Amino acid sequence: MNNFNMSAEQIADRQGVVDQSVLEISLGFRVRRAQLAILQDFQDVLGDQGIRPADFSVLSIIAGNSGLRQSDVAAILSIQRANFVALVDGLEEKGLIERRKSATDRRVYFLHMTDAGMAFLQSLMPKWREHEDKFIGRLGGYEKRDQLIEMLRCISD
Amino acid sequence: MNNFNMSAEQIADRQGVVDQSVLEISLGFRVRRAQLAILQDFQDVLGDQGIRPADFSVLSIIAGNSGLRQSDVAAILSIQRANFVALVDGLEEKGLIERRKSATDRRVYFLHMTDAGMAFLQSLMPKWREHEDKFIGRLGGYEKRDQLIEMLRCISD
DNA sequence: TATTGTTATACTCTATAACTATA
DNA sequence: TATAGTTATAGAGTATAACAATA
Repeated sequence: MNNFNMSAEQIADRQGVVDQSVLEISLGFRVRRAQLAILQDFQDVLGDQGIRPADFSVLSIIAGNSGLRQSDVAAILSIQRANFVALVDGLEEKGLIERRKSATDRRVYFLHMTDAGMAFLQSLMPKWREHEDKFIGRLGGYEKRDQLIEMLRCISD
Repeated sequence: MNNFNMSAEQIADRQGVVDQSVLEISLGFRVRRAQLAILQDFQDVLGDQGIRPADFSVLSIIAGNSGLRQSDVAAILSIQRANFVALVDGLEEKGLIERRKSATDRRVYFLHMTDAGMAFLQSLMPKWREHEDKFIGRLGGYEKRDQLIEMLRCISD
């Protein structure tokens, strides 16, 4: 490769000339980039299981808290009720969770894991940990991870 | 409010019973939440300027690097060429940037800021800094911001 | 009147294939 | 044959309004 075949970006990168100074110190930009990198890896590692990040988060919440109301799970995950319906539909059609009518308030559905759902979530965990560990490794260990989580919590709270 | 009116979530929150243990230490989940919080604030603070985060990032790159090729700017920002066309169209229609044909390779467009675009970007900066400063404040200062940026870079590199 | 779950809808962001004009 | 820009399209994710059933 010679200079004639190099794009402006390549020349600039080699010479350190591309000025990204504003973006490089932008929390919005860097958080977005990190989010995209993690999303990409999630899809690479867990995509063939037919599961998306939102699905995983719903299963995690229900597995740890059997019988929450549908709208409460949505609220915990900051998903709008309207958008949560199709998500719950999908997990229910796969037999991973089930809706149970409330006996005292007939508007309400309680969400429960099925045995199959619990087994499926368990089967996902090794891959999921591998996925998370990849980034913990890049950070330099669990202590760094905890520091990062704490900072991210400051941002979203 | 009494217990009878409280949702399962509210009861659980008050009693500290909602188990989010897996998600709370999930980098994917916490980064996503932070990204959504920052995006929301960007829209609140800068949305009435008719500018989205991607627009701002493009203007920042071109302002600091006049004459990069269209496809290079897309690559720098990890935006697919195909999706970048409409973005550039929008900024050009607003008169903020302009495409200039390469004299030596007629397939290529170089991207340049217009005077109006430069003035517009300048006018955005106070609001943008206010937006970023909000989160720097939550983190506890610029040093914390730098620590966070460094960690986020580990994740996306 | 207010709330839960739901439908419909729209808008953004992202991903892929294929076209055109150039090289 | 390969590349830059483009078009078309499809899939996610997100946001709002409005409805039926129920409180």
